[in-house]
Amino acid sequence: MTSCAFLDELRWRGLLHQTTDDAGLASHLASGMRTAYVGFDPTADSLTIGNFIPIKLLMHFQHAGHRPIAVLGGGTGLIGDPSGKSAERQLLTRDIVEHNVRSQRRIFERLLDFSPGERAASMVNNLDWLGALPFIDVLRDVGKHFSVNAMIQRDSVRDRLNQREQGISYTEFSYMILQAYDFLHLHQGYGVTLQMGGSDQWGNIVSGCDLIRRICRPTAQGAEQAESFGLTAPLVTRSDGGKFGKSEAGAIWLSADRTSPYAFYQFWLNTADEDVVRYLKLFTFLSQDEISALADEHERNAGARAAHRALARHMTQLLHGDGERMQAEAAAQALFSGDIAGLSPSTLREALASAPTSQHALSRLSGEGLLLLDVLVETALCKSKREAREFAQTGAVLVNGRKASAEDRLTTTDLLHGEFIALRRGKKNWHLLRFA
RNA sequence: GGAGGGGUUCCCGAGUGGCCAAAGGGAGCUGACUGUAAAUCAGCCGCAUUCAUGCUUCGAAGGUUCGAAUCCUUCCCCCUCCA
Repeated sequence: MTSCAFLDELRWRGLLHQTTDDAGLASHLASGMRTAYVGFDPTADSLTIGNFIPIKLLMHFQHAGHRPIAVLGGGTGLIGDPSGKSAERQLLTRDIVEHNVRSQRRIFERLLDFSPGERAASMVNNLDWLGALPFIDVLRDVGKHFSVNAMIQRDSVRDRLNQREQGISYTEFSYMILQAYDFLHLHQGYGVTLQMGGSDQWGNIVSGCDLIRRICRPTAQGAEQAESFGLTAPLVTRSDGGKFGKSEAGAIWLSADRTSPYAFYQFWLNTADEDVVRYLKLFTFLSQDEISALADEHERNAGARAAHRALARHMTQLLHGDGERMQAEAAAQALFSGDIAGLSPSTLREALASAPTSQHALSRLSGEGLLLLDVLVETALCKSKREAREFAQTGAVLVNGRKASAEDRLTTTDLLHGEFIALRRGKKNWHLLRFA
């Protein structure tokens, strides 16, 4: 069997779920520069870390010397992919889809290499070709190649047909035809021979390969013309069975306006011990040697969490860059060391940059000052005075890193740098009070 | 259409006139331990509060009673069996 750097890399990282033809794909990739694509659904104006795996497939593909294309589903996004959805989805308006496509572009721009050259990455929007497709032509030229009998066997469709209450609309039922058509179009127009995606895309990917095989019959020029392959990455799992990619605050996004670099860093840092090595392989670009060194260290001294730190550092760096990564690390260090009072004004500000902040008149602290309980309610750290009292009594309330009691008052002597008071309720809820 | 069982606080699930804001478990929250983890242990877990208490809950609406999640009436919904 032909060895193939790209597939070998995916394999040891655990990123390879299945391909349409292992041996064929290996020799296909080994014999020249190839072009592959992954499609992305513009269901939101950002992408989540669940989407990072398919993006990473493109990145590895490019690193291996091939040409990646990110397909933004400006057209398919108007229809909605039923894969993995238990209910019919609300159609998004054209404006929203267009906006989402535009926002998602920025994520790819920082992860793929678009600088001019043979292997330059590119981004295309499938609305450009799907949008103008004549219905009659589609039915005649494409639809004839799809057997409804086969289509209703697809998991995504069958699950919905079995549920009488939900069902599936003709709109969503047609989705797979559009995605198959995408592959065909890219095959013919861009020389794309490989479609990649998450394992939930297997059915859609295979449909595309089938369509290409049927329409691009081998000609005198050779059989290669109709070659097309599919490759999927596994669904990322968590050792405790929970759903990957969620924090208590919700989904983890790839853009800073949705998930702050600090929260992003924290998400990775809080990875379960059992998952951390696997995630290093799946998500980072660290080498096999680097990862096994980290795995050893983790084995020897789990408490140091070297592997967790490396994972968080690497991922934050990758998505948000140097500066944000350093701030996230500094903030983590500061917030969890407990010694808030010893921080410089700028570090304090950075550490609590992602925490809620409120402005107050300095005069409120003079004399008797403020009752801590009232401030806790005012800052929404506690829902009511009763709850505030409860938290204070269990030692869950900290003022500038020191435990406070229910009777405490805040006065000018509590000010840090003559300006700040840092409140903490529980392990991770902060609020920065600013007095002027 | 007939017979029966059931709807309880986020979920599961006890409770059949006062001792019920309602057992137990799960989830969640907080604390201790630790590594910002897991496991474990402890506390909280309807809402408010000056911790005494007040207010709102047991499918819905009425009623009986000093007093109801518990009894009665009507209505809504779910499940099982028979036709």
